[in-house]
Amino acid sequence: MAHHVFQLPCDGDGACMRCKVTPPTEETLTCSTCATPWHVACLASPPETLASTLQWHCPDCSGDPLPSASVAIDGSSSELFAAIKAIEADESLTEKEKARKRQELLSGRVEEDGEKEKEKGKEKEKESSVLDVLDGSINCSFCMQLPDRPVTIQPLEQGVIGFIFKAGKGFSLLLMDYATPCGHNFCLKCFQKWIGQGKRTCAKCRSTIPPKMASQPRINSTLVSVIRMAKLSKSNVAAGPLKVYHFIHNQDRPDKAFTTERAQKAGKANAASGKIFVTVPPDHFGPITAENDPARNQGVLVGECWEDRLECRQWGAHLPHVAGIAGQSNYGSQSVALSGGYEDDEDHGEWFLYTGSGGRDLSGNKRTSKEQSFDQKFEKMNEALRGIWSLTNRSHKEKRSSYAPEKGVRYDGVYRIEKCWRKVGMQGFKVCRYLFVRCDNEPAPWTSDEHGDGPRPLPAIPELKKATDVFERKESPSWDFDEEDSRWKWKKPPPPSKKPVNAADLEERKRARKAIRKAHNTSIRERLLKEFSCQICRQVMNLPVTTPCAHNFCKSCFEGAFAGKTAVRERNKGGRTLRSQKNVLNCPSCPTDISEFLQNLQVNRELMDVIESLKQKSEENQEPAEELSEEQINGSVENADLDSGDGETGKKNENADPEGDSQNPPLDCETERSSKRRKVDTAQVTNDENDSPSSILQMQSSEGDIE
DNA sequence: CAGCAAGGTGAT
DNA sequence: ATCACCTTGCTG
Repeated sequence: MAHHVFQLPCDGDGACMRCKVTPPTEETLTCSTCATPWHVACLASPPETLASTLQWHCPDCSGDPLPSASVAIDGSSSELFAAIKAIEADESLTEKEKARKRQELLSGRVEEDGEKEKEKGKEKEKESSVLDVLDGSINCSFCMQLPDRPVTIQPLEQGVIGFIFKAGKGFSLLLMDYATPCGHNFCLKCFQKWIGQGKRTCAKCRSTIPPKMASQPRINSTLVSVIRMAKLSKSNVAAGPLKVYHFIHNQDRPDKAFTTERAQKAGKANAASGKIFVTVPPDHFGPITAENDPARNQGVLVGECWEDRLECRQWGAHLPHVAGIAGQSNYGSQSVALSGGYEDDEDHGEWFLYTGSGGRDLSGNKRTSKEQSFDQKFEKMNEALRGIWSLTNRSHKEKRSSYAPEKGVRYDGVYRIEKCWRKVGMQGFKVCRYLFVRCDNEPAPWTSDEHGDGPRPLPAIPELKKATDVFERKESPSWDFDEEDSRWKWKKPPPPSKKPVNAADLEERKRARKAIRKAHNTSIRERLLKEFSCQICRQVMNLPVTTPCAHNFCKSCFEGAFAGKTAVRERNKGGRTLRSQKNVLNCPSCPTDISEFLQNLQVNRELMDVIESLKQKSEENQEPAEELSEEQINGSVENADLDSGDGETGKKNENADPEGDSQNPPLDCETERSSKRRKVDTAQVTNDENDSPSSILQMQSSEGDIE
């Protein structure tokens, strides 16, 4: 702890901020959380094993000292440096090859030598041109890497300036400072570090950082998606299709949504909630899969957004439309919502500290009280959360967090509760506390990673020292990482539902399940290009524009979608308000209001470059189309038919066996099939990757986990 | 069936 | 930004 103060990373120029020298690449380690480079020689406790360099977390991210488990001293850090020196000394290697080997070593991907690898190296050089397009132009100004959880110092929108000028002259001078278009990018961590040192100017160009950005940086989802796309295209392995999360607009809301008279007058707050579109029971644990989604046949995907809690409810991600915790005290909790309502909360994205409910006097139908007036106890929902089924879907609408969506509610994936305890909260009363750690097979909406979570060490929680009533999971978790498959899955069946899906739903499900058997014999190249398809015309984007909510369209399609609409509506005729209102123009794919973005439409240069470079590559390099074999196609269809008997597509039945009575085989069969499929399947079938538990698992009896 | 609950709205 | 005034669904 004491030496924490003296631990510093390398600065923007690559110089160690502690010893001031600029270490060669091989003497630096890059944090796998914040992507900041650190000078190994200046680390108080460098990783000791090759394996631990794979998932190395810097002192800032891991909480220093490192968890004891990873600090087994066996002298292999010297082994690591010996290996690096050997690479340096190898005269048969070019500088580029050396760099690659060093990187492989540090990232843990050590490959065999030989011709094969040389070939690979050549390929990689070609592919890297795609990422090179991005390199430099959007790198973090501190660590010089592609930014992790990118934040961008953005120029003020013109509309905003206008508004404030109107509001008062006093602001105009202030605005001149902030209005400098800077646009430089940083990793969230790097940026926070900079701010933490009291800096308020851009590290690169010295523009003033707007105070709002300094205190509350928001992740730039546009960049997140550009980087992830570039990585996917670079890896040249279809790591699954780019997900298109199609927002179901309100016109699709069933009549039931606005039933009462007042609801029609005054809006949703007073409406009955609409139809639930998914066929999961209210006490369903775990992700919602394609088979529970007859309407869209894709399940609830990580990153999916809804306008509000009522709509989120309709997709089954979080059923209570006000409460933050869904669950039953004697059973467990299915989901939580983050919204910044409790000031003790702490959000770190992949893990967060959650506060229980209660402790407030809400009598008299108050909804505004944030005052705590008594202690929270492990009862009701707090007890539910403490329950044995510490697996939780996280929907997210947090005001204070950098990880929150710009607007609306977002599904962020599966989290596991690792510990809970009580402590005295900021308001002086006891609160229940929960440590949630992400464990989803899909990358979080804020990372540009191609892959989901791996198992990670628990973060250090200083407040645990003062905690009381600490509870930890005693048995092995039901939802856990399978090393063989490299993915999360149910190791033990989830709890059975008490409320089964009714028969009508089953019928509906069958009707809705029209086979989506499409020919899968598109070339990698074509599939990659499909990653970059416009969400309106479904063709490869021409002049791509990326909305602030990270959806992509051709410029012309996008403009076409708003043809004839203006940003200002004259007056609300039938409504009660007489104010002239701003016309809300929603993104075609989600509820975000993009009217300001529309007024200053910019082509996404980075994305366009990536597309161009891909197109060029595919022309140059007439690679033969890699096709699915008949066997593979037939195999999956056959299995589907066997499983459900209704001509199901393969994907929905990876681990499903809804009508069957076999107990375990679905899980075991699933892995081979899906991993094979993942390599060859791509964009056309957009709703892949439903690796989650199926209904059969819920129907199985589950003893053992219940206390 | 009472009593919560991390909501939503237009008005100030 | 904050407020008052509502709503609904769910748990116990």
